[in-house]
Amino acid sequence: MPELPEVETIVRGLRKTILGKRIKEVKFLCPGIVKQSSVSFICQTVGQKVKDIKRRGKNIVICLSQDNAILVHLGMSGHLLYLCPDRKVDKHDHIIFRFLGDVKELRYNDPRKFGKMRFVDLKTCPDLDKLGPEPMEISEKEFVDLMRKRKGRVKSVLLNQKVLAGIGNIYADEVLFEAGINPLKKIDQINTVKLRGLRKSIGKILAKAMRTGGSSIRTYTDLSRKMGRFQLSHKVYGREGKPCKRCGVKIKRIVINQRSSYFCPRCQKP
DNA sequence: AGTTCCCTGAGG
DNA sequence: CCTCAGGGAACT
Repeated sequence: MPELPEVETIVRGLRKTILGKRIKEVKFLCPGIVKQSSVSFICQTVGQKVKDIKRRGKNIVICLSQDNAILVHLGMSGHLLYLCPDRKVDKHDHIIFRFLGDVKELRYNDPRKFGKMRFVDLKTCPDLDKLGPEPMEISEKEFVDLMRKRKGRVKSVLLNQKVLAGIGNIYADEVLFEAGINPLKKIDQINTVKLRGLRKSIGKILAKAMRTGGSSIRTYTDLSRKMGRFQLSHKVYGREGKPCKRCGVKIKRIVINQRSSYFCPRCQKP
């Protein structure tokens, strides 16, 4: 479900709601989202104060002390909701956090259970260390050098979290349209000028998506169930058969890595 | 670098 | 009934 802009929106929401609060209670309604044992997770988190909340790729990092944090990855269908405890518990509410002196609580809801949560030591955290650089922070030279080390289709490269962290299926398609690059194009067939343009497109699309609260296609909402608005600006994603907003030609859908890919056959020639 | 599978719900 | 869905780990 959530890519970089959606996760960033959630992180900003968490800063406004739980930053500085002390964890009073953690309830597990469904084990399995947390990979370690429920008991040890509770021992390590209850009583700790939320010192900071950050994002790394598509991960939410809830920092509890200098070196410890709760890592949350929302998978395809994970949500965090900040609501009153009297709200009826949903079938897919799996974990509930309560904070000292807080009238509301934080719930992790995830129908497909692809999401993961874990208590980690930030000094040696493979989940974060294996990720590539943040796409909004990489310099032009670093970006071109990074792409030059890769082969295969440009879309597969953009989706690979070890190369760049945070881009998923929606934003890969929107970025490639913005850059005028066909998703099937081999990365080593793209010249340097075009690669610089690709980096610029990544920055532009992700920045606008963050400004507008991310994309709500089916289920994504922020902490208070508010929808994003970037889906209104999608040029290609989910628009098979509809006219290209730039040239009018019908948007095509193909499958790459078992995922739908949308592009304009005229604006993004092979 | 490219498949297979994890899991549940929505929509045709 | 079938196919599809903002992800990614573990295989080949």
